[in-house]
Amino acid sequence: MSANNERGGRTFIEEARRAQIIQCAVDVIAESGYARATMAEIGKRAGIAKSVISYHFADKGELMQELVRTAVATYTQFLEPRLAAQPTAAGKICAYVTGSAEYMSTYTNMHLAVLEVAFNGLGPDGRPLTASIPLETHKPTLERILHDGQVSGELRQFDVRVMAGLLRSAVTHTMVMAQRADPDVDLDSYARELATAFALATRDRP
Amino acid sequence: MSANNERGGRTFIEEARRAQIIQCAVDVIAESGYARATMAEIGKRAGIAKSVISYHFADKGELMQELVRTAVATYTQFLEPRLAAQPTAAGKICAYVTGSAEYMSTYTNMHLAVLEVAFNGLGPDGRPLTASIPLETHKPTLERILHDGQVSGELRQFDVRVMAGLLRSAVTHTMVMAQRADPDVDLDSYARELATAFALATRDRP
Amino acid sequence: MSANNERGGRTFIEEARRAQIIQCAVDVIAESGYARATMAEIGKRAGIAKSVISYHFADKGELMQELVRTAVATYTQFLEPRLAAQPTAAGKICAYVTGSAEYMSTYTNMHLAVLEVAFNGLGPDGRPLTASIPLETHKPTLERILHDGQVSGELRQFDVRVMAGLLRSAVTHTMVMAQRADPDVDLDSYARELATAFALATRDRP
Amino acid sequence: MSANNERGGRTFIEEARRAQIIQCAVDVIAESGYARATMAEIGKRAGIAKSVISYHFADKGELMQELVRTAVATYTQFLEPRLAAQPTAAGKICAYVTGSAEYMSTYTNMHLAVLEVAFNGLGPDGRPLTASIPLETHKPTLERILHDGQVSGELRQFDVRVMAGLLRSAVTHTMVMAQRADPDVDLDSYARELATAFALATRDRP
DNA sequence: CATGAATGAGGTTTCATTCAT
DNA sequence: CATGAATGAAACCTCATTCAT
Repeated sequence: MSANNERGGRTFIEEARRAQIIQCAVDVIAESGYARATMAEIGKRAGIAKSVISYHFADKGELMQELVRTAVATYTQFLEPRLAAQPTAAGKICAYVTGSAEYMSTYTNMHLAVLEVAFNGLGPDGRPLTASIPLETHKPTLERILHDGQVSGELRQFDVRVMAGLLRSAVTHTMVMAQRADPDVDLDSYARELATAFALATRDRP
Repeated sequence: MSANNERGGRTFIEEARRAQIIQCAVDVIAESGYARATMAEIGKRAGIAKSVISYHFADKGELMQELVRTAVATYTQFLEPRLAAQPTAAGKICAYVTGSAEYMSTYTNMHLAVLEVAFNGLGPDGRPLTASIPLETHKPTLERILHDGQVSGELRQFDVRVMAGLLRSAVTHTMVMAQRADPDVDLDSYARELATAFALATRDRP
Repeated sequence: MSANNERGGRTFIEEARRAQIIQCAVDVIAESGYARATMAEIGKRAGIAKSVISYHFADKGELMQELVRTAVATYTQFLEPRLAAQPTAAGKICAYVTGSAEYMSTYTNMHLAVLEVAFNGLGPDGRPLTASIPLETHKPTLERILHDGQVSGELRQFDVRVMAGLLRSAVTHTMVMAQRADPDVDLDSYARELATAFALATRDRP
Repeated sequence: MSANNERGGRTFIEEARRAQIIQCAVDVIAESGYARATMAEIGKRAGIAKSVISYHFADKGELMQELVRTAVATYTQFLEPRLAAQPTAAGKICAYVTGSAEYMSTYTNMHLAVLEVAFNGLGPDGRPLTASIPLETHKPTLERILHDGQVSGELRQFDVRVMAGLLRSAVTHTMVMAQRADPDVDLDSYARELATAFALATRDRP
């Protein structure tokens, strides 16, 4: 098994099991919180013994790592074409916000789970991995978009890293909190409101 | 002891111990994360036996509750005069952002700890209390400020709850993440950038 | 495991472990008293880690409950045929006393343990479960026997509940105390003495 | 303090405190059971700090020992004149049963507490002191009464120790259990029923 | 591949006891 | 004499992990 992990060569059936386990972990975490997501609970949800998880993943850490990796990949695949379809910086910003909202509607549990893991999970060093992977993910992309918009004169001069950070937490955090406070919130219109705010905050000519 | 808790009458020396324990809990949580903040660890930090904590707090839950209560009180006392000093809505928004940044600089660990507790801690029902208390705290205040600004014509028409949520997570989340990613970040200028963005996003005449 | 508990379907090997653990608990309790019967002690006696007990029983409460259940079942199976073999009320009373003595000789520790648990154990509500299950067990049976004997004219008119209570504590308590005071007491002749006393106390014609 | 204990010379006020503490221990044990009778609980009931108990009693063991000693003394003082007033063995047996019932009605908590302590408490050697003191107390007295009755020809020939044991547990155990099962039971008539049974079981001429 | 059984470290909490004030 | 504060041992329980089958 560990050999497989190192070589990266995995059976088809094994890949399926890993995917199933990750999905169950996602659901358990999203529904009951990270603290309740014990190996036993995840195994029960998957209908398998908890030792199966240990068989397929070296560690609970590895499972969480893979969970996050999966989520990030899904998110990226979801977002990328929407960003590419927009020629202007303003369009890309809007697409980022509304696309993220759409992603969160589609993959709600996955998004909630990633947030939980990011905040509660511990890295290999034992220190919390707060927002290491997931929030860093689109940072370069966002900064690039904003920077290009400034160069082209479309966007005003602001600190690119600050604005990128604000954008990121607007979608990964603000919307999630809003949804958690009121599960019936309309993410679509919520995203449009945010998009407008960002358009005003970033455009060049006031 | 529980009698004390119920009556609310506490010795001076007891109040001091409670404060000390809370402070140590804050430091441990901020530095090592919630998961590492065991009673033993907090006790070790305070130089006392872990049972002393049980002596002064009924529960680990009560300790965390008091920690959050303390932090919220401190934050409120810090922010309120700064908001009151500003007559205009724009001024209050700016004060909210910069004041929060200043608070975070002054009480860094306390703020980090509250975030950790909010995300990782479990309520009495066993369910995570994700950001229940701390983030809800200033929600009415913010919404009131924004609403009044719209009524007076100073601010444009936007969804008050969305903008309030964005403001809130900008200070409680965006800045924290930025600081965590790069501890040397200048919160002051970071806050000014944010304040500008919000000024543009909320003012009435574009 | 809890799944097993709920479904009631248990492996053969698991049933064996449970029986072993219960037996060890019985021995520890009988020899050292309830207060000394910690999980660690029971585990040590069984040659297993204490967590194994937690694996097989949800709770210490469940362990004690199962212990009592086992003892009561054993006792009933032991006594029932002896009672059924006697046609007369006097015969049944004698069989009850002597049969119980025989049971106590055969399952000494088990009987001692049940007494300890009955007196020291706490129910789920935290209140002592003094003699709830074990002593109530044969109450209806005894009262029925005595009542039938009165109806048939074989026994005199007395308060059935008082006499049943006396009978019950004569076997569950008097004999135990006697044995505890002097471990070499001859339970057989002790029982015969008791049987005679009850025959005289209950028969119709003086 | 320990000097006082050893010398046996105690202040008046000290004696009063000890009596008060013992009484509170009795009440707590009778009402909540031995397991709930912690030093803190007893102290709370007495309105004093738990360390006061440690000041007046060397040990929790000593407290329990004194509690039992007090109860036994009270019981003896209560019973002795009633026994002495009866010239015949049958009269003494009846007086023992009914007198004990009366005692239990008068000092209910004390009696319940002694039973709890007898069954749950641990002796200095760490072994349970199950009924060592209290049940042994009147054993010689009872046996003497029965023996004398046999010698005088008033009582039939039975094993004195068995009958004494039965009498003892009839009052210390049977009645208590009856009262515990149904707090409204009439101990007086209960005792009369028992007295009749023992009269029939012990008299010489059938 | 999968499982049930077992483990041991570690967490929270309780409690009798001690001690300076 | 009495108190509040502190202690440390010990109890129960949880959980990630390992292993023989």
